[in-house]
Amino acid sequence: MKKEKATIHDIARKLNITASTVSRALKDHPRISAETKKAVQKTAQKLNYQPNHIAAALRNGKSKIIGIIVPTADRSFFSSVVRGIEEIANGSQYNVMICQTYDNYEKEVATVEALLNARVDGVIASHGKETQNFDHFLKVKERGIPLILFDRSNDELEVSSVVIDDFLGAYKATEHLIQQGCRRIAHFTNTRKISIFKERLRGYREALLDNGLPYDESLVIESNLQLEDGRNSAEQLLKLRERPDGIFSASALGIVGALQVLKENNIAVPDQVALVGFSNETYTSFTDPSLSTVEQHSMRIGNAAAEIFLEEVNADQKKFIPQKIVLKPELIIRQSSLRKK
Amino acid sequence: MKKEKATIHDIARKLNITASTVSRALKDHPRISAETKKAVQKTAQKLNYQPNHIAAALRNGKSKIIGIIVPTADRSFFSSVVRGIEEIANGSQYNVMICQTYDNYEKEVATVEALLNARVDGVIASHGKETQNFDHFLKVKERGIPLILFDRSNDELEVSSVVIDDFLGAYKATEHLIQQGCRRIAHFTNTRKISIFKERLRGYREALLDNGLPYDESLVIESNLQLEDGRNSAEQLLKLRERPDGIFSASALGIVGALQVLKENNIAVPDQVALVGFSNETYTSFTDPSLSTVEQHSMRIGNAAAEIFLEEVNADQKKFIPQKIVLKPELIIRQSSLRKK
DNA sequence: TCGTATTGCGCAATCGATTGCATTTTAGAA
DNA sequence: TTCTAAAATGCAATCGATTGCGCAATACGA
Repeated sequence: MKKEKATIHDIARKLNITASTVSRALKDHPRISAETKKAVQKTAQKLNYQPNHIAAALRNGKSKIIGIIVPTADRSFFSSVVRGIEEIANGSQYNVMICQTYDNYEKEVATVEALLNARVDGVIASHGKETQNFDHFLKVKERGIPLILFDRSNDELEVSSVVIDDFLGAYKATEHLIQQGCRRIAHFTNTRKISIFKERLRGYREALLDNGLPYDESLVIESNLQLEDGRNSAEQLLKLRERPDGIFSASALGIVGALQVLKENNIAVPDQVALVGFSNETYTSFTDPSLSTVEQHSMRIGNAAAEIFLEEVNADQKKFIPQKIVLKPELIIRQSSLRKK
Repeated sequence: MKKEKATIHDIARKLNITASTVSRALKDHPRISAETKKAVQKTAQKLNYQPNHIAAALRNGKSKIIGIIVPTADRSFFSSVVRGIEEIANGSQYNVMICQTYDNYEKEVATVEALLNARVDGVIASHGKETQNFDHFLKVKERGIPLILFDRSNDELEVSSVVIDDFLGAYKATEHLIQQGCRRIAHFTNTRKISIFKERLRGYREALLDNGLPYDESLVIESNLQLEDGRNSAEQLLKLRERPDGIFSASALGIVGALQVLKENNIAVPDQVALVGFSNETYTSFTDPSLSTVEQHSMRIGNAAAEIFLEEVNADQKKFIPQKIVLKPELIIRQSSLRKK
């Protein structure tokens, strides 16, 4: 019931000093005597004083909050990135505000607006699949606060970003399939307007060509890469006269769908068809056979993004040079692609 | 580069009126003439005015932000709850601030502190496994803002909560195993200090007794219920002279671990050992065989929690009566427990 | 035409913390 | 003991939006 909130003024009154002094004492200002500081701290405790960040934020123009925008937190990849951001941010007294857009463009725009109105000190985001127009992100830049994109980035926007080398990840995955003896490798991709998928497709293609295999458009299936899409794509592949002997999916769910369909059709994985997905989601190791996949080191992506934020928020008005950090992905080989020699 | 933020004062100056009028006009105050309102809105647009929520929050003592505390967002259960909360909250102009504690007590305490300092208007939380002491949550109550607990709740704290009927979920799961012919059913549980696990254990036990089966302590294995724990527990069960013919796990990961071990030992699931888990995580349907589990209707939990928040935040100082909403869980029967008759 | 409502808007304080610029106090130097 | 520099603290404005109260202008009824 006692909801009296103590302010620095209450502390000041108690000690017959002014709020200015209290404020400085609490921040360990050099011009305040040691005893005053002690006295202030003591009464602050006694009164159960809790700083009002809102007031400080208003005065300083800094909320000490980083806004994070992700399509959904319900995925190992994104939640690890968030965790990576938190690790760094918390060390610098920053808190994060996580917002999910559910891959909905309107929600994304509204979220940016909300974060801006909440006066976050910066935004770290991965945009949704629908996002074609980036004006809402431009607003962040216009506000003069750092904007860092990760995973799905956009080069038109001149902002820093942290991505993985999707090309390399796809290249490794495809090359691995080839090494396992696959000669007809299919690829599940999403719209080529999103750079990560474009890059993965490119990596797939290059790997094929570099290994003397043809690039066959009929083996590249475009979809939304969800579970059902993966199933449909797999079924489509089964109807081909010449069936593929390997599939590399640009998503994790997509390859799960494919695995299901293959098993339902009594097609041996990996012996008849070997599978590799993308993104090391929890469930990829729970299937039978477990799924080979490309690990994106999501925690590190988060770390890097937060570090860039800290740099930019401090450098502030300096000549701002957007940087792009590209992390190397790693191929995790599990049963779905490992053929016994 | 243009980071001039327009305020209501800028609008006022432009129109030769005062900020008061602008403020009222923007809020559609009845005492402001229609033309003034139009003029204000027009110039607000022209100046690209964005309300400063921080200033309003300071003045009103309301931030329009709900703090959400979850152990981790990286689980279907929690992220669905969050989504459920957002659904309701956004409809009432509230934003959410999601914080993860990673089941770490210190982090949880710090998080509550941070949310309080950020002046959230309420907190919706599910505490971590380590949490024994609830003083940090008491602080929320003392601040006079709504606190709603979900899933893992605590009865000592006199706050509203939204939970599922864990007893019933466990009872149904166990009964189902019995109906499938299981006569020796093991149970994976966590520390009995956490009510959800206590209740699930109770449901398991009652179902056994109600069906004339003995309750055997040696079949109840306590662990942290993660993947490895499930594996260890299963191995422990295999060493018994009389092996169980069914396992009901109080977690989703635990049963995955058990499934892995059983398969590695060539024990047929569900025919030799039938399995049921708890919580409808994505991966439970990806295993082979797919796992039966207890669906918690997490989205609805979130809805309910947010609704309670709205009620309480509006009722405010009224006689506050904590309410407890108990939702019915649902048993999802998949291959891991469905024996062909 | 006068008096009372009603409408429309301005004044100024407020929310709590911060900070540049005094002002006062203390310490040390001359 | 007096003067000055340094140390410690106070004053007051500020951040931007909100709101109770008050005042002026217009409307309306008698």
